[in-house]
Amino acid sequence: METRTKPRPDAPDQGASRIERLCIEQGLKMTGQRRLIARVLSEAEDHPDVEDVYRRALALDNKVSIATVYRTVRLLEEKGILERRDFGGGRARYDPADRGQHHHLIDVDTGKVIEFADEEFEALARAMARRLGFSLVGQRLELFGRKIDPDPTPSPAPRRREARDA
Amino acid sequence: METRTKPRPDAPDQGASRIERLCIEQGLKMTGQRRLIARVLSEAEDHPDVEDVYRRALALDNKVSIATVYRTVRLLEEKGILERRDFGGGRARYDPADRGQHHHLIDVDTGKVIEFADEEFEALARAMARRLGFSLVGQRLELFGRKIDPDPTPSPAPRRREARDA
DNA sequence: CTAGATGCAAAAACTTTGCTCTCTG
DNA sequence: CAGAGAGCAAAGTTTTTGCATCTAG
Repeated sequence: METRTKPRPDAPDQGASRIERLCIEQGLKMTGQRRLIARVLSEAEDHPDVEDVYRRALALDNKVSIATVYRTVRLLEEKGILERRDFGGGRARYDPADRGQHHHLIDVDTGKVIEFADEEFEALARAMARRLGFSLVGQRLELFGRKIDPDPTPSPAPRRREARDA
Repeated sequence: METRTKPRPDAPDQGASRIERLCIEQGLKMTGQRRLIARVLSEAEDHPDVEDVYRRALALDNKVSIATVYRTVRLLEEKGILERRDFGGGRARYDPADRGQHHHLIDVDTGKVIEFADEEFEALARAMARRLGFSLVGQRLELFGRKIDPDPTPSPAPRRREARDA
């Protein structure tokens, strides 16, 4: 198992962003707003919710409405460019699908999310599905853990509503 | 791996339901409404959302408000009696925790949810967490699959919002 | 040019809460 | 009997939508 190498951020705003290229491949009409949202998503190294995407987009260029962000992430999800996640907290989070198959370990004390991949798990998942009579078309694995602590510090009070991203 | 043996439904409405007993163990004040909700949850073999619980409770006894259902499932979740799940669809689903550790395979064509357990996976999950420097305190595994079909029938149109429980 | 995109504000969907009255322990 | 719980309706959040107006291809 190796922790994932994150895709290096795109070269500073020249040319199409990583996600924009995927949109074009899918034959999507590229408006200014879509390009903007694509760029925000390409540069994100966390798992932003719609609000996050909206705020970051506005920070780059004040020309997008929240409704468009909702419509766009939904479209990108349908095209397989984004994956919707739910780490609790009531909002959907989004994760670019081109980062490759990976899973999440959520630190229950801090809410931090760590991504990782594991070939042994991939194989096991396929095997489990097959044993139930299915072929695997997708999967979702989240581990919740507590740091094995070399330096025991009083842990902060637990949140009521699960993880908040790093 | 064995598909889980579901807990047999409680003997027809005599005495405390399975979930009610857990509530009592936790020292919860047992009102008529809580008993009713506990019974609905004890008898459920699927993963009802709040609406489902509410409707089923009303069907048994017309004496509960939706607000109480929300408050109760939240309470039971905090007490560790229920687990909140999200299979997509925008609503939280609930799963009695006393069924033991298990996972879900969602049939992407029908939305049916199959539960299963797998010891090999449990071990692997612990190992993955340890390798990242964490001790495992919880986990969530969902597989999405398509039936390996001995009789190819045109599949129904896919839903927009993921799984609907069986 | 025209199908599809956007903005805005209204509405829908889901969940929580304030307050008063009720009931369990 | 006191403190916790229930009901109801109002308010909060998050997400979707109708419609008039733009715009990429």
